[in-house]
Amino acid sequence: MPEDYAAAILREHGLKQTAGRETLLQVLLSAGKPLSHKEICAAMLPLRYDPVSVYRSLETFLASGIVHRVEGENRTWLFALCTCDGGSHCHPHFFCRSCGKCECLKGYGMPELPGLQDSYVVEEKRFYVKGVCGRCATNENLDKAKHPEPDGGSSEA
Amino acid sequence: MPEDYAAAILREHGLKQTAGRETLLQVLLSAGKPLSHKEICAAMLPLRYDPVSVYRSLETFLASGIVHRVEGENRTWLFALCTCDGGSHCHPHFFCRSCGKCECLKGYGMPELPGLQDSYVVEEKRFYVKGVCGRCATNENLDKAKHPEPDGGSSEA
DNA sequence: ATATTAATGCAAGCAAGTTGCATCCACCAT
DNA sequence: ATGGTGGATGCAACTTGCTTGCATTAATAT
Repeated sequence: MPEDYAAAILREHGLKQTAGRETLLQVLLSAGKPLSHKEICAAMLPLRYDPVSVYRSLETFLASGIVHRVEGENRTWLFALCTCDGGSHCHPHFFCRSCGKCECLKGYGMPELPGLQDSYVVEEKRFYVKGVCGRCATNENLDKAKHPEPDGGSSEA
Repeated sequence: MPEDYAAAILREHGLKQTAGRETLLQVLLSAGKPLSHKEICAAMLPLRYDPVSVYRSLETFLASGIVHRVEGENRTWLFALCTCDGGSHCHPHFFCRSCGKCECLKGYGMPELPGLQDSYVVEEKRFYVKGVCGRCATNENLDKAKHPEPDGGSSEA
């Protein structure tokens, strides 16, 4: 992860280079997947950077098209620096209810809605999947093998 | 819309029949699409029914599988009484940025993710589209014809 | 009719996100 | 280098969607 790549992004978009913004971008870069505001703040912790400034910088990045925003789990936003096309994520996302993380399902495109485009103006598509990611599924199976339980019993509707 | 259909639903699920709950169900029934808490409260207005009770009744209905819940626009929940299968909506939704309404795109199924199911546990899929609905698109075009503007600022995805 | 248990209303609490404002500092022109 | 300027930051307060606690009310079972 090049140190000054973040700075380059800022320069490229005509934004002021500050320690906070560069660190914020580096956090998003090294995450490689959508992060919540809370996750971002935690990852920036050694640096003193006001949570409100995080919100505002993300807002600025969003307006400049540097980051994308997807809906997270509990009515939160997730932000990602990924090299998709214009206004939105171009691939589905996976939300793991076990580790709470969000993953990009690159390799899958956005589904088409044949026939709808005629009457409706489609500006953005979002497709996401909830469940248990590969890693957590493996761990859960291991746990079950060790301490078998009747039912896990957590679901949303 | 049968008057006592709401009452029947409640009886069927072993829930107490109260004026608030029956009205709430009728609101959802006649809407025929996901509504926000605010929309529901507004639609119930002649009746005095505490907004908190609306939340709680919706929660109860959710637990009983009477209603479904989908994410709305600004980190809000939308509730719908629709006759899908088990835990979640089985069709995409359309959010109009002009009138702010949500529509069910019945007739379109949920996209498959071939290959993912092997390593991941998929429990729920959500697919929704944002843009301008047919009615609003027509109105916007009419407006433009009357008061032509340089650019509407809507893009394709 | 009475008892039981769930539903309701009201007040307060919580978390994510937004706004206002004074201060600071990155960048530009000199 | 120096000074000016507008955007970035920190802090406090506010808004909003939603949740919790608790006393009261009312729907169903007996």
